[in-house]
Amino acid sequence: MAKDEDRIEIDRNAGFVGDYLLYLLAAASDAASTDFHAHVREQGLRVPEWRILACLSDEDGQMVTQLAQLALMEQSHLTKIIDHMASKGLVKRRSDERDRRRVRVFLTAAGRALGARLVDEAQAHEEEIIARLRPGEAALLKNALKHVHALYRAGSGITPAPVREPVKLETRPT
Amino acid sequence: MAKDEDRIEIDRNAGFVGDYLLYLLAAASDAASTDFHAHVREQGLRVPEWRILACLSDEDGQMVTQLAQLALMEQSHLTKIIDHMASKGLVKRRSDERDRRRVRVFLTAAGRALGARLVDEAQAHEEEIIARLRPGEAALLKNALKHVHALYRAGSGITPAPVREPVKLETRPT
DNA sequence: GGCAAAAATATGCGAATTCATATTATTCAG
DNA sequence: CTGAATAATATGAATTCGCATATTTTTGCC
Repeated sequence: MAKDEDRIEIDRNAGFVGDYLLYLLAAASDAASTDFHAHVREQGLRVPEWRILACLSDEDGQMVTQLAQLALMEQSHLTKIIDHMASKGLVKRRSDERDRRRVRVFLTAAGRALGARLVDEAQAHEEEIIARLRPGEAALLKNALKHVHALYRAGSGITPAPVREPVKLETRPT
Repeated sequence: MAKDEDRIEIDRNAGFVGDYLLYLLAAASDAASTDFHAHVREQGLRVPEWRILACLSDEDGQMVTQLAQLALMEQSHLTKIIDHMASKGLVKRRSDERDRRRVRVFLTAAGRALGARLVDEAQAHEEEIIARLRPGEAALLKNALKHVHALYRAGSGITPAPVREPVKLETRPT
């Protein structure tokens, strides 16, 4: 398979990417989630559906927009996911009494049961991860992640690094 | 806008999700990246294209599969992104001399220039984030992220929490 | 050397996701 | 109380993405 000169050792600490915070966040998130996401799919759920189950298990009857922000997805996408989950009998919609523009999403009995089960499994899985870290490392990590998350919520008015002239590079229109 | 009873304060530390490691990773990654990703798109690049530019800036001439893994995306998807970047004159393909199954991707002059610029800007942006954290917090965070990433690379043979019977919930076929 | 198996990339198609906008309901100014 | 402005959700088209598989090249065994 791999011949000698192929072992181009990719030293992740050498270049820019391997020590770039945004890369490390994305890569760690991706790597740590892969296993459990596979498990979720084996249960017949898509990952976004699992996220919604989890959020509703925490607090039932949330609004669509609220849920979308919490579950890190777009509103219009969530609408479609709710359609799908409703057709599977996991959730049902009920429009808010006070403000009928709003749609509140509630777990069905089946949704609540599945959600509770998966939350349990997620916690067990989390324990396994934490067990592999150094003592106290998980707590530090979670704190720092909460800190970053809190700093960069929507609408902090923070702008990225100074922007020079946008560049037109398209050979053909995208 | 928001009436009184609407301020359903979502206490993220109350339920499961707000302290779940995989959620915190995804949420922090998402939140921290939003600004810079917007900047990237203003430059006429898609986020995956930026990731490839960054990876190639670190090490030019990487293989497609290598790059895909590094940039956290699927091989077939990367192939299409490379098509697009090539049509914009940012990269070019060259098949490996020793093994002509392999395609090595190289930056063009324009690609190298744009990559260098964006890497600079990314580093400046990273500094801004780090400046908002407590002293030393970023180093701890990066270390922990590297640790998690290292533990959960593809093929560690780790299985998620014990799996009970898969559940069929579809009302209609997906 | 020739052939089966494996590796690296590309391709086609279907599913997932986003974007712009329509629809419905509420608020608020006058 | 009427209409303009805003808010919440839904809808449809377009894009992006992922899975299965085809294609090309290399490897290894006989």
